[in-house]
Amino acid sequence: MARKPAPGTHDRILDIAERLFYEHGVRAVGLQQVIDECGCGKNLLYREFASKDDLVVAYLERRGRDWTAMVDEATRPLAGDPAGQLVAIVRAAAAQVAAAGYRGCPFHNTHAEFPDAAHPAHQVSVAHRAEVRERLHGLAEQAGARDPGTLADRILLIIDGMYTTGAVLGGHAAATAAVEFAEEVVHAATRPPLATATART
Amino acid sequence: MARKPAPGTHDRILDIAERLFYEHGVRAVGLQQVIDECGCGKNLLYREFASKDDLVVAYLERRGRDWTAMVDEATRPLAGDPAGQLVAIVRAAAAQVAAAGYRGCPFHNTHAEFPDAAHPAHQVSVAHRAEVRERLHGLAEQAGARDPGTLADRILLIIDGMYTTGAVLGGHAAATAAVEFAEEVVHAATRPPLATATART
DNA sequence: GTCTATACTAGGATAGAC
DNA sequence: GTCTATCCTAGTATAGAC
Repeated sequence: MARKPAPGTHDRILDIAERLFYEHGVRAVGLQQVIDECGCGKNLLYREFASKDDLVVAYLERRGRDWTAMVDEATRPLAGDPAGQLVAIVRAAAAQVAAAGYRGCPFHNTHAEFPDAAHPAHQVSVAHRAEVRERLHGLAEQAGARDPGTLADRILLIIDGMYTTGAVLGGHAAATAAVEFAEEVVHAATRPPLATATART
Repeated sequence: MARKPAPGTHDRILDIAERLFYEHGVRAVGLQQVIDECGCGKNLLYREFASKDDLVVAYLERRGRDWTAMVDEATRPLAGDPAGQLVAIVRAAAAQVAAAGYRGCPFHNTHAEFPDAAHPAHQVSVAHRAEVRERLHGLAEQAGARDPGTLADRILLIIDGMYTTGAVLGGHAAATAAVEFAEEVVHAATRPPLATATART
């Protein structure tokens, strides 16, 4: 929009906002706090982000891009193995949960803070979750699951459950339990029913 | 605590606060809004609840009692069938998720709104989840699961995932998927390994 | 011109006094 | 119940440094 006066300003504000929003919750953080930590003037923040809502949306969108990049990286070595990719996604998510300072899924946290469906942050959260489900569904189809929709739903259930349980009761146990669970579920859903071996590969 | 000035006052305030907190989020609701909808005076509210935090804690504690009562009712007809009770708990939770106006687990929502571990509402949320896990663990043991801890973790994962997915993407589909999932998981974890049938009743 | 910093408005919050 | 005190919020406008 505006010609960049200082190149790193936008990102620096976003870095600080992301950390504060994630750590303390969006509503708990005032823009003054962002400005104080950033050391920039109020004027500059409002030039880069027209309102707090804009800043929150930018925070979530960047988190969404990070998620996509993480999944791309986790699944790239497993091209041609969609079942393995499903497990790899859960494993990548589990690594987030087990990391220090984990505080839950930013999309779900923000969704909880803005229940009003008309709020832009709410809409970004919903869109992200739909995108995740879409991706899982595609992989489940490629993996030849008997019921791709059910497999995708179950993986999503495991991921969401892990994010939640990890946030509240601590990350490490929930993460390892979820990965093992996902391995079994993917295996059960993609191997041939029992006797009638409809072999793939 | 205080001698009841009017017997229904405490509950009436709590009823309204519960509805507003759950519908709009705790931070989004001001005490003035509670007072307006209640029709009571401000001093009355402050006599019943010394602070907003107290009111939030009371809201969560009542939700916790409601949850326990719901689980008691769902499991009572299945005395002596702990495996069935585990599924019944998921089924009861699924009924909540599928109900109109569902907006996620109040404990998880509040946990997301108050990340500070020192906040009383945060602590109530954590305690409730620990209690749920404890209960599931006890049932998994009674059911003779090969690994009760894993079974309890998985059921908790399914419930938490259902609560989350149901809140964001809509309740009905997530609820039915979760119940089927739980049935299979409980069955797989409690039936004899394969050939060595260590029969229980 | 670009930035920081401050003053200001208008409103809503908790809390308490009366 | 009303009224007040104190504080914090988003957002805008202005003052002044470099």
